[in-house]
Amino acid sequence: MSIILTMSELEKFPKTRADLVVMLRNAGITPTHQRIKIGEVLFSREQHLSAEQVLAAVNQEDDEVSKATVYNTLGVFAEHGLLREVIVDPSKVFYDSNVSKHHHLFYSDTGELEDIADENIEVSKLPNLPSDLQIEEVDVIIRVHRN
Amino acid sequence: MSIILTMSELEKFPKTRADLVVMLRNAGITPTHQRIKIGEVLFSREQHLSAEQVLAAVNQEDDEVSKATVYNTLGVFAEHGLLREVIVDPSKVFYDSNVSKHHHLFYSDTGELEDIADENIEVSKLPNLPSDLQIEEVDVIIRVHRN
DNA sequence: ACATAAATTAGACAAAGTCTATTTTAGGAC
DNA sequence: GTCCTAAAATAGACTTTGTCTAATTTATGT
Ligand SMILES: [Mn+2]
Ligand SMILES: [Mn+2]
Ligand SMILES: [Zn+2]
Ligand SMILES: [Zn+2]
Repeated sequence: MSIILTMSELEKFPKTRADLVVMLRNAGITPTHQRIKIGEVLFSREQHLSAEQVLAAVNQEDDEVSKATVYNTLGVFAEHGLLREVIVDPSKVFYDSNVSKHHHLFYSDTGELEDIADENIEVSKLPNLPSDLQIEEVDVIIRVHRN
Repeated sequence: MSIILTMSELEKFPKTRADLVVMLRNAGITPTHQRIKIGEVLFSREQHLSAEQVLAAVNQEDDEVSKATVYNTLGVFAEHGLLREVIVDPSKVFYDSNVSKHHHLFYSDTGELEDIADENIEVSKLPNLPSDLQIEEVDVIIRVHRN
């Protein structure tokens, strides 16, 4: 319940396992048991999870997915545009299930990460870049601490 | 020789060892042999170095500074405003000897990092943040790859 | 020169992530 | 359903980056 992000919750996250399978197939990803399990964790809502958190969540009941597979799968999901990697914490990568354009607020004291809706940030000037450069992303990160 | 940064090279980096000692004292840092050696490497010019690079540079001739001291010293320098930590690469922190306001261009394919002068980026709108939040930094990172 | 707090050190340790060799599975052909 | 094969998953060794601890050394005020 961020003060900053007032984004419509009309997302297109999969509602059923079948939806998720379709989502993976549409992205060109073979839907294995492990990938489905990981997808169920990640695509349940907009969130920022580390690989360790995904590993823990996925193996909560009993061991279902190995560490290597979690890392591989997060990489595959990111390559295919289902996840966004967020680099803000020096000690770990966050995987963001919100792949629409938005920015981030990072609490450096606690390590919390929040979304900032795209319309709440405007970058009105960018440098002229050599034409052989492709922009992948323009990240704005507001680093804050409480009081 | 960045295409983007056309910053006046009229910097205030220390020119002599004595200058550097003054610089450290002014920052409230006891100037030890190790800190001076590390400072000579870092404050020779505007650059982005990882801890490993600093460690290697400082021990090029013979072993002078331990790994623990390099990490400690980079932390101390950053705390006292002589260095800026730049988090853009998921595998390591960059220490930036340019502490004036500026932004970054990151080549995700090669891991290179370049400065973008402040006047070449304008963030014209920021979200309203709760008043108990202190902004430490607003980072703009343009992630690019070649062709 | 002495005292002492601050700084440095070696090396053990930890956390995050990668890699390899082997096994298992998805899914197309029949 | 069975067979086949490329793709995926796995255990666990390994690597990299960074932290911690307990012992030693140094900076600096008196
Ligand atoms: Mn790290
Ligand atoms: Mn890392
Ligand atoms: Zn996000
Ligand atoms: Zn910089």
